[in-house]
Amino acid sequence: MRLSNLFFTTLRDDPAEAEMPSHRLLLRAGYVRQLGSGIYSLLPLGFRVNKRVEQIIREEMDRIGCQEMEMPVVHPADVWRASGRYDAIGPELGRFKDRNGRDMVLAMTHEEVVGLLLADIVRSYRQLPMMVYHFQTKWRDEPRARGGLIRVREFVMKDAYSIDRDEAGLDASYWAQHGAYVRIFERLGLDTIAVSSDVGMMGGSQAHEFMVLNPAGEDVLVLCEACGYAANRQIAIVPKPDSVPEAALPLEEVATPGTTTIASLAAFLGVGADRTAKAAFFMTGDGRLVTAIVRGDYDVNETKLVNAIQATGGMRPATIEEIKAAGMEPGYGSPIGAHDTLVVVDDLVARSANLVAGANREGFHYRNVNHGRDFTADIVTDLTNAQAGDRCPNCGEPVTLRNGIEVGNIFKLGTKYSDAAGATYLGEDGVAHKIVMGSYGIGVGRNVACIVEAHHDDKGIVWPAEVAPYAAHLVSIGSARDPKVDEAAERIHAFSIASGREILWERHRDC
RNA sequence: CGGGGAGUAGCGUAGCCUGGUAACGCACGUGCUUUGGGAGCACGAGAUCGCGGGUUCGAGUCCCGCCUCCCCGACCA
Repeated sequence: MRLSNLFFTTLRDDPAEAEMPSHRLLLRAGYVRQLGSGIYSLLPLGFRVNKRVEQIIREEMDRIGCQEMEMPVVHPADVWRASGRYDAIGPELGRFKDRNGRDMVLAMTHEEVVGLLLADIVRSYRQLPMMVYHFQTKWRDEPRARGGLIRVREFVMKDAYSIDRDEAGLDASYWAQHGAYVRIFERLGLDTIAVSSDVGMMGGSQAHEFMVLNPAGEDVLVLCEACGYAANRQIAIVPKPDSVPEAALPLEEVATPGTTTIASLAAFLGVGADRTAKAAFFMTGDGRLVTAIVRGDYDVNETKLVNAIQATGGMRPATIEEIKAAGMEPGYGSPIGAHDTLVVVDDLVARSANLVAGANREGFHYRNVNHGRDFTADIVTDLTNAQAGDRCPNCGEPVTLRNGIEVGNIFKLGTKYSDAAGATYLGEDGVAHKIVMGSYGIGVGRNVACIVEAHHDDKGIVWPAEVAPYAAHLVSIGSARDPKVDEAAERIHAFSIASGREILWERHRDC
């Protein structure tokens, strides 16, 4: 390719909207251009890198016997209704009507379609196991796009699906994908950590996320250097301190003006935050007000909360009006005297005596609040976020917290989608069995961005050779004085094309 | 959706407070010169100042409404 013909331009200055190195550099070097929030065009350079990343993924998928195919971007809504996700997923699912008024969906992923294909194609245990994958554009109307290519609304994803007879087969497929992922990220030049993760909207029994450590990462990872324990904080369960046994003291109301935060409350009363109970309020998509109680020195882990209450349609912070309607006072709130709310209490609070909690009256708290006596929980469970220095659940050493970007994930789905599609196979025993599925995703563009994050210096991007858009940058100078320069450059250029690994030729004609 | 910030030429910005029909750097075009390390000089093209409305003789500047984008949070495979 001649540089003079390349469809791109470079920018001398950093675009004002770009903050992360990958965003800045991909814009400045002419790899991508933004069309809207979270929507990008890949210019030829960016597209070439994308294709090389795809090719690496393709080779490793093919290596484990995963078969490439392609599924549609637009699905009839009924397909998603059948699995329950049409209603379970909030506004991030793109919905529209076709010309005949039929509800349609812009696919976020393809479990439903695979399920339907299985119902059509799989008859006998003799066909299993199988794995399929495709590269396809996904639309996810994220609440907020950010970080250039890191979190976008439209993106190409490699999603693979394993199709097995049973759990044992799924386990084998799962670890085959795991191995492929390790090879893929190694070839991409990405240092990844596989962490145990929440199954989220996918449903299922086990999942890992492949994470790249990055300060701008949206996930918090709980890591143990001593034993290698690694989990997403969303699901990490770490031991909490033992509560000191003490006799319950009489409930006592105390004036605490202007103490709407735990820090100010603890300072005002001269007690540690660990002697307080914190209330957080949420409204579920199915209209339930949830009051979550954790000790004051911990934060509510919303993933654990959502899972504990089995919220459908998501969960959002409750409004002040909603909290008051249940008889509670924001800033001074507690379940004491509350009504019409689901109370979920962290296990540490449940076994801690004589805490300070809100009196549901502005400017007042209670001392000596005790679970079971002063309020009751609908659910008691682990509700807190792991904190730096907490003990590793595996070996007891202190854990560290790091931010990470999810570059890939693997899920054991189970039978949810095959059930929804009515997909079964006949076993050796001659009776119908459920098909067991797994799903495995890698965001191509996000990986490109992460490669830049990991491979750049103060002068620009330094691509790992395997993903570089061109094998080399040839600069020919002096052709005005000696035509042999052009001849030699032409020859090298032509050879690069013939060899299948093209170079970028920059011809300085004026010297 | 909550908090913060920003929309002026392709990119980065100034001008806005103290209304008088747009400026600077880079990039771009032409010419000349130069050239063993991302050239210099000269000339030049390029902007309905995010959109709509209002105030005013006059609005990039003041007022109202809206849209878009970025950052933090919420949220998120």
